[in-house]
Amino acid sequence: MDIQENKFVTYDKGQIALYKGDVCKYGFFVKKGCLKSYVIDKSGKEHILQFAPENWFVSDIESLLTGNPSTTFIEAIEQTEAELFPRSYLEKKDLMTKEELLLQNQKLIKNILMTNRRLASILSATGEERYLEFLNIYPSLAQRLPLKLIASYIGVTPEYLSDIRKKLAKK
Amino acid sequence: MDIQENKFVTYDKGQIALYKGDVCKYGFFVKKGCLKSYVIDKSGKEHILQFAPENWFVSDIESLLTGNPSTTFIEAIEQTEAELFPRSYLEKKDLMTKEELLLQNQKLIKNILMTNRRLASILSATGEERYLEFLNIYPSLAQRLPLKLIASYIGVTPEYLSDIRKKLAKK
DNA sequence: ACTATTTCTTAAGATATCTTAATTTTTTTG
DNA sequence: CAAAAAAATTAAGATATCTTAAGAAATAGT
Repeated sequence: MDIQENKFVTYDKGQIALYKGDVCKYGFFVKKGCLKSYVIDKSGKEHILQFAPENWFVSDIESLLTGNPSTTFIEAIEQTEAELFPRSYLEKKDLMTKEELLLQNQKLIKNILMTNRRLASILSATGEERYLEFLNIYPSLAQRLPLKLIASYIGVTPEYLSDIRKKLAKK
Repeated sequence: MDIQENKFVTYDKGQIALYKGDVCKYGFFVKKGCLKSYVIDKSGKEHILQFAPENWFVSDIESLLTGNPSTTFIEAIEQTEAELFPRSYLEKKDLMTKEELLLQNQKLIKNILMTNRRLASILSATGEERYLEFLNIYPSLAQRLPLKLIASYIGVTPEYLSDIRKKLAKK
């Protein structure tokens, strides 16, 4: 039985679902298309924290749960359809069954695993190694996304990723 | 009411509580002292994922929950006393009350926030900026820990952090 | 199909950060 | 307290990665 009905929204490619500074009112569960969450640094460069293709969840969790202004942007990379989970949904845990809570628990743990793996990678691997890891872990995303976005995700400039590709091609 | 009794263990400075490759049988809740979790890269260099001073929890969560060999080491930075939470404790969620589950969820969310913040920082900030952030976020750890470990945590070499400090001192 | 826009590639020079190695300072230990 | 071990500093040269800029290729819009 559903706790409550959630809204569905469609975003055009390039449309921004959450602006930095706004309070994040929803978690976004992607049904179709792909969202990205990112920060913009002092010099105006974009750094992608997460891709959310089909069946992935993305949000500015801190903002969503605390009501603080969000520190990230969320934007549609492609035409995207998403289900919106409002804060009230996530807050009303008394309305959640234990099973739902456990499920949420599992998802949080998976999130932690992935982020930790990525942190370890970015601390200890070179750009080339991180690119190869990305190809391994997200083969379908690697084909679907433009180089520019992959570069931002693995933490190198597009020009440098282009170099990396050239080097790899020679091998 | 306690679900079960957990063991307490004392580690000497430098003693390893979890070896990479072993299955992680416990979560470590630090009562006194400080643990660190870290990975070792191909060239033998250590990269610190987390510090766990008093009242912090550290583990190789993936290994703990799945039984896979752990990818990280956990080691005592100082003489440390820790409470061991065995896998069985964390698995028996059916024995947990809803409140305990909620609390665990909150902790997981906090963990995600911190890791995400760190990821954003390492993707977008220079070594110097990350050092200043560290001083801001963990002023007491900054005094307590040797430069070497802080360098590893923020992702620079000790020599370079030494340079950074010198530059900052001049300002 | 054509033009405009975005993305990708290439290359050269610049910079942050690393490596190595030697020296000094601090901490630990017998 | 002295000796040994560990940590921190310094400096010079090396390297990964970035910046800028321009041209080529691909994609999207009319």
